Amino acid sequence: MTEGNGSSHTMRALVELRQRILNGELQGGKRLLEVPMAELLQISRTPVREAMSRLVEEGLLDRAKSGGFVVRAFSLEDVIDAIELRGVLEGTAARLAAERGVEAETLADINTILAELDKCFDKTSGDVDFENYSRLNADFHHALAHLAGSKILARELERVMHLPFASPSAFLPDKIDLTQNRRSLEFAQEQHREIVAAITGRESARAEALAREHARTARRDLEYVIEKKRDMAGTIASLALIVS
Amino acid sequence: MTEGNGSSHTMRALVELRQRILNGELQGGKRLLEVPMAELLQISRTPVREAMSRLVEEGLLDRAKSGGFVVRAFSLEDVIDAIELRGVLEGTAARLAAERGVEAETLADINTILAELDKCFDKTSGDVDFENYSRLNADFHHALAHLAGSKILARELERVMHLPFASPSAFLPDKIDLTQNRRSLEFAQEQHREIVAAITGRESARAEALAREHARTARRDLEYVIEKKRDMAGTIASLALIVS
DNA sequence: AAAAAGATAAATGTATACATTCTGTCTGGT
DNA sequence: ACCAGACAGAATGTATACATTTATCTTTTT
Repeated sequence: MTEGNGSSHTMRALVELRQRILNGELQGGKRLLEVPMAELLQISRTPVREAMSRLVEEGLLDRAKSGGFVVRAFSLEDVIDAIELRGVLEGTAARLAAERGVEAETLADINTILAELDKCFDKTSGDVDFENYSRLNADFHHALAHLAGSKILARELERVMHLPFASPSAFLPDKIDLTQNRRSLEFAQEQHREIVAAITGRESARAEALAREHARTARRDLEYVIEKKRDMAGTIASLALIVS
Repeated sequence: MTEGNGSSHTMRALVELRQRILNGELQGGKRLLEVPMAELLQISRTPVREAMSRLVEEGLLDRAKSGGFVVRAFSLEDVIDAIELRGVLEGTAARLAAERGVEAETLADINTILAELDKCFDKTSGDVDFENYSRLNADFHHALAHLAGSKILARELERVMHLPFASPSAFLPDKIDLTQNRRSLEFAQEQHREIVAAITGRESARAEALAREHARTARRDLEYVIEKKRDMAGTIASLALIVS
């Protein structure tokens, strides 16, 4: 094939399928047929199967009992539970980091992220750099996942965070209602700082409670998006794959 | 093919590979080559790849960066973390069950398991029915995983419990040192009862703490097996895949 | 001698033909 | 009318040939 490194047929199929699932184009519960998909992507069934297999690992597909693949269906309750689960796991990461201690260099890294997050709030204009905040927020949560030095915990946490609606930046408030959102984001950043402070001070119970509560931010943002922006729901990609 | 229902070539390969990994026959970090494995199992590469893909989902294999599969390596720390993680997730299941409430029928089911576990302790002979205790203990933990009614949580908990060394019955004391083990098992069963009592009484914090502490049983059993039976370590299947 | 470049072998990636199993539908019987 | 069994179609399961990439070892150059 003429295609380069990371873009094998399997990878193309993986990206295409993932996008169509996240779009809601492929609805939850719907069976995915290999032959039509292969024809659609102009490739053979082999890389299609391979891609589907990887999507099972990602949690976006299920294997059907009698063979084949089914698009996984997520209810609103599932989304809430996934956010709750992320909170529990991040709480555990924070607790273990506090109990076991964190190397100075690693602490410096996450403090650097905190400092850069601060820079997203423009003191004079009252404006917020959403682009950078979103990216740095994700960085912070990934760093937190690895802070305890537990490979097992970090892997499972990354797994849960990979679900599009359980990601820390999934329902981040956008530029609408800037005044309220700035306060909301500043509050979240304050929580970030206190989590790191608790870990630094080896206050494990406080670190766990703070991290767990911090995940409620995502749940509030989710409820905000659903309640006040029902008409704009189509613009939030992560909502497309939630079935009622 | 002449083989029946559940025993396709993929399934045979899956079982064979899983067994060899759990045996320690295929050591952690070692790359798994498709062609030799296919020849060994007398089948083509296709079902071998399929089986390996499923073992990635199970967490026993990793995908190598440049393609192919590698046997996942678990350190002793990983095992301890996996047990800790199970405790955290079971604690969450217990907490949510207490907070959200459990249907009477579901509570009756888990109480039935408790009653059957009681029957494993022979009051007169002082003997313990390890076979049934082990099975019912697993039943209890599976029931607990689903007690909160959260599909997301139950799935992740089942995932973690599926790791052979994180299973609730992984390092269950065997028939040696019967006196001490009976007390240990009776203590665990007492914890089972109190967890259910806390859930029934909607005491969510107590339920969580109890379930989390209960997982320490597995850690103690692990340390017991490692310290006092180092010479017999070969007889504990779950220890074979732990690399130093 | 060390490092870069190339060639060769070996492994995975892909396509495709064929086998098997599954699913629905149609028929025939009670 | 309803169920059982058989049949046809369609889907996944499997084998195999071939393509491409990756890894290893050699060779060449500095």
